[in-house]
Amino acid sequence: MKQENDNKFNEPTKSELEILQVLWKHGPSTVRFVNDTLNEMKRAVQYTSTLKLMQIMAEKQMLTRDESSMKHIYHAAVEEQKTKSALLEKFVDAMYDGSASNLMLQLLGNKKTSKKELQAIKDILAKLDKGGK
Amino acid sequence: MKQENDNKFNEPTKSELEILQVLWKHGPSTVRFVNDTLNEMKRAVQYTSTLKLMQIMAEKQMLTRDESSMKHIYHAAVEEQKTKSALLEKFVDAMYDGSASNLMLQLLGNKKTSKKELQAIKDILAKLDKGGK
DNA sequence: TTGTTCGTACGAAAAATTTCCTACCTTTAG
DNA sequence: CTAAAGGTAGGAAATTTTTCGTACGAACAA
Repeated sequence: MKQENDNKFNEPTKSELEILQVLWKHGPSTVRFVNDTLNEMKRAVQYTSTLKLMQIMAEKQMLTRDESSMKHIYHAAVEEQKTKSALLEKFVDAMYDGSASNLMLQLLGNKKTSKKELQAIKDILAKLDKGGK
Repeated sequence: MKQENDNKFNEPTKSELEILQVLWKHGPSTVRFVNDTLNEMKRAVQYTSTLKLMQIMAEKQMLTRDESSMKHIYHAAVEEQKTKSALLEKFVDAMYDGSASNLMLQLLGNKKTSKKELQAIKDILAKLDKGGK
């Protein structure tokens, strides 16, 4: 039996992540849709560039696709939470020595972190204290 | 007065970040020291590779160097907090729609986030409540 | 039928990043 | 003095990532 090499987390590149974001947000989509979305939300990019990248991602098993109709439908094959979690962990390790509280401090120092966000964070922690349900 | 072009944050690449980490942690260093540290802590890399990269970084004004002695001494020219803060912000924007609390949730879901870390985070927030200071 | 539009496939170029070879200079040990 | 060790400079190669041109088939409107 062929055993794919899953033990290493296959890190998406920047562009790949952009595509994953679209698929995670909108669900299975055509290349056309993903490309349009990227052009609206991010930056100018040629249709065939997006196509190519999505094909590559499919090869890497990062996406799967349904070829039953002419317009192929691509699905994210990596889970959003799992992927983000792994990336976050890498980020924390690289930047804050693995310390979540250090990251927290940085976050609180950021101007962009609003009072609302702060409150939300407190709520989360409070909920955890109540036994986390 | 010379005004450097700071309006765009010049994002360090992965390798550049590794080098910055060493300099931030240990202060101004020679290429030899940085290279040794990388080899110990990270991965095998040739001396001249590290040298070259650091030279490039100096060109980009990401590092400065003291050439007065034969062994040049490199200094990080970008501030640790500023840089990390900017990278974190980018990360949160890209991954969590700019929502710090969403990131928080992810962090709490991570197995790697220990009770100790959790407590530290709570302490930080508690301190904030007492009027910051 | 015919031509225009929209789709995929594929190769290759371009760009960005990383690595290392070679040359050559300075310092140091013998 | 000479050889070895250790330093910088710079070009170029290797890799990785991103972009796009071209070919060609299917669908569709006229």
